[in-house]
Amino acid sequence: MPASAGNLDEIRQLTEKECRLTPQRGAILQALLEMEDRHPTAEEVYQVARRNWPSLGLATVYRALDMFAGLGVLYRLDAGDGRIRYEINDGPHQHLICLGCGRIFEIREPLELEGLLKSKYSDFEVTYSSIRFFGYCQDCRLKKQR
Amino acid sequence: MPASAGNLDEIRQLTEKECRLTPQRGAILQALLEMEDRHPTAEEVYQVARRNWPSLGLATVYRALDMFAGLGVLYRLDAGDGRIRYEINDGPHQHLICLGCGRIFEIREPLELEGLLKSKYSDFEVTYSSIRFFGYCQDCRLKKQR
DNA sequence: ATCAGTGCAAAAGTTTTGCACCTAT
DNA sequence: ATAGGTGCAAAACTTTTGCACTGAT
Repeated sequence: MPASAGNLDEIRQLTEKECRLTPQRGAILQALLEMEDRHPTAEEVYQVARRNWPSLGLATVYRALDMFAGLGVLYRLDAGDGRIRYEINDGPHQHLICLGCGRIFEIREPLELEGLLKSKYSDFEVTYSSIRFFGYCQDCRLKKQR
Repeated sequence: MPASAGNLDEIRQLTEKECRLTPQRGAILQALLEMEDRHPTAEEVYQVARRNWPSLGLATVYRALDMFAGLGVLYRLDAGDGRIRYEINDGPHQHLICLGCGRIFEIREPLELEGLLKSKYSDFEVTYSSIRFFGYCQDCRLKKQR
């Protein structure tokens, strides 16, 4: 799903309710939209966002990413490699993380897990869930066989 | 489920097949068993294991935890707080992670997710999966209401 | 004799924080 | 004037690595 201008506007509106959308934050959002399917790290967001705002500081990126995650605009994703990755929150989905090449694949399988949980563990209020499958993608499986 | 001697022996046997069970590694395993339900970080394992082997070094703990995870004796758990946590691998289960107090609750809900995946995404070979639910436990929900 | 394993210290890497400055309101 | 936001540098933290040493086989 590619980024759309409408998408960005929605996020702008959402963001402006709570805090200022400075040019720095705009550049960071745009970078995230450009890299929507790439699950970038903070450093990667920083590199891309600097193309539009060269004086940007890395600390500003971290602060903005924290803020966006707090607003629910972003999700944090941990692929197990020691760095936090970020993705635009465009609905629930799951990740396939390849232990060979590190690539992250997205799948969207409707799962009624939270409903199941709510009925069984009603004293825990689920805000969001994370489902990750670790393993080997087709490319890496072929490489292993050789 | 409390630690049992049988449990430790099983792990010892499993471990000795592949590498030496040194006193350092024994102390680390025992610490993990003592903290079985606490999902300790490497630093926490280090502190507890040092009670039984005071000269233990932190690097040794990291190396042993890596090895045990590689052998499948341990699972790594990321609770989203920037530190890797470890737990004895005693079968598939899921985690409820409280965003208020940081406590981690375990649930064991049989889910046939991997079978579902295998049928739908047959070109990705799943080694293991991680399902985490983030939210607020009952204690923290009550605190929020006040 | 060899080789895996260890402890210490240093290094590496990511993320956070302190602080002075800036900029909208 | 004030409060929020920024950039830079330093700090904090977790994890990894280099190296000399040890101890078992």
